[in-house]
Amino acid sequence: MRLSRYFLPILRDTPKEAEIVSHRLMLRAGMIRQESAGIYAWMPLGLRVLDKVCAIVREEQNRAGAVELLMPTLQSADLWRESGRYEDYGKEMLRIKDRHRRDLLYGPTNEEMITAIFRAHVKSYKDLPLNLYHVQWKFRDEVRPRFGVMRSREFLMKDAYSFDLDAQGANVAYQRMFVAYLRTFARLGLTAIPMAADTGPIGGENSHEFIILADTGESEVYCHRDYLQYATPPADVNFDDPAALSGIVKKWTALYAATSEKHDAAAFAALPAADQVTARGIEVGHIFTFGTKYSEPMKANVTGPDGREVPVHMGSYGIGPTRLVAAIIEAGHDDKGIVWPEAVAPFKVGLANLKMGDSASDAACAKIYGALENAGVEVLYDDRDERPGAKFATLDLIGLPWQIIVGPKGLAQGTVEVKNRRSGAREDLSLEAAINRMIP
RNA sequence: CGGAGUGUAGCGCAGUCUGGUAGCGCACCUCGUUCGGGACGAGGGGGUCGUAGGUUCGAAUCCUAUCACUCCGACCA
Repeated sequence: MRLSRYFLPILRDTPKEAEIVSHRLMLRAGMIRQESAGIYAWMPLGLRVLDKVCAIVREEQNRAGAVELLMPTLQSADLWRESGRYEDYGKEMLRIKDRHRRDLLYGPTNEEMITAIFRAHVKSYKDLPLNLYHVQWKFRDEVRPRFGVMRSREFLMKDAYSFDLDAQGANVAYQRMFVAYLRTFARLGLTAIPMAADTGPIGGENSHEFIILADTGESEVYCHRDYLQYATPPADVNFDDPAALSGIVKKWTALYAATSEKHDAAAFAALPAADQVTARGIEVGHIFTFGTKYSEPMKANVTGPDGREVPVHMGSYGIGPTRLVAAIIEAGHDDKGIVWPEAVAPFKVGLANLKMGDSASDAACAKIYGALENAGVEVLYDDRDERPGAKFATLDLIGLPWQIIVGPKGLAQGTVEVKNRRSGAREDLSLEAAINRMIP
């Protein structure tokens, strides 16, 4: 992509409302624009990151056996009256009427709808287990949205719902998602630690929040140091092997880990001092099982092997991709701007032509740009007629993992500079070597 | 929802107390000189001062209402 033809509305000053670093950087880097309280437009650069986050989330959901569908944002109030939540949900639910004065709502979550879909089509235990998910915009009319997309009213959520014949099956489904979440967050370049959570009004046996550690996180968290070194479950983990899943989950839940709400100071103090980690954390995922809470009132029954009809056992599993984008920035930035993990960077390479109009610089950039594009490497070519300092500042701000800096001085020696955004390491390479370095 | 604040050009702000032709910096456009870490000079464009009423010869400024947004607290992917 040529920057001169792109839409990258960078801000030099920080809008005054941005209080946390991810919000500031997302606004400055032209990733988002606030349209209303807690409601954001995603600009091209932000959308590229959001799409990449979603792609990784989907890959890991699919790997774990979940099946994607897409439910609408608008739901009928009648559906929610079946579960009793239309009255219970309160003011966080955005309620609207259509032209026929029928009650609708903008979905804050989808348990009711997925249960209705399930009961209409699944009648036998032979079709279980089943896990259906979608990635869809949600709306929760928060009293006080804040921190940009970290806590917005309209947000993107991946929500998966599992269906099993009994509690034991539901527990395996839970463990599948547990492992899938560990892999998902690791691939996003995050250190995520599962922490036991309240099941709250939803009830149920299992519940974990996935907390990523970031200095600017909202809440204090406490955990055993070993969690920071735990290896991510491998890509070839067998999601059909309950014993394997259970082993991973046991390992990841054996040691102390708690958010401030559930913190047990005495238990934490009992750990060797060297193993105690106190940090800031951001909740990026939440999983739980809730048994037959919805299947019973909504009559989502299946016939078991014994011929008897029983309500299915369910679980639900949420990740907020829009929040994740902000969380990734909270976990990866410096005083110059964002530092993207390569997996979600909007472009892999930023190519800066320090002297547009200089024939050697133009030709070198054209060659590098063309070669990388042909190789399928995502490159943003800064071909604006700007001074070098502005280009450096822009590239550092938007945080692409690699910068290739092309100017007359280097070209006189036959080299361009390749800089790693994260480490700051620079290397002078020939054009060919620089190109090859960027091609996997 | 309780408390506190803010709405003036794309962004950051001054002007409001004490009414008198709407300003500054950045950004933007033109020309020139520049060009390896956010250049300099000259010229230029852009604002019904959140909205609606009212007071006044005259309102960004005073009064009333209203809307929006932000921050602090209690709740949440």
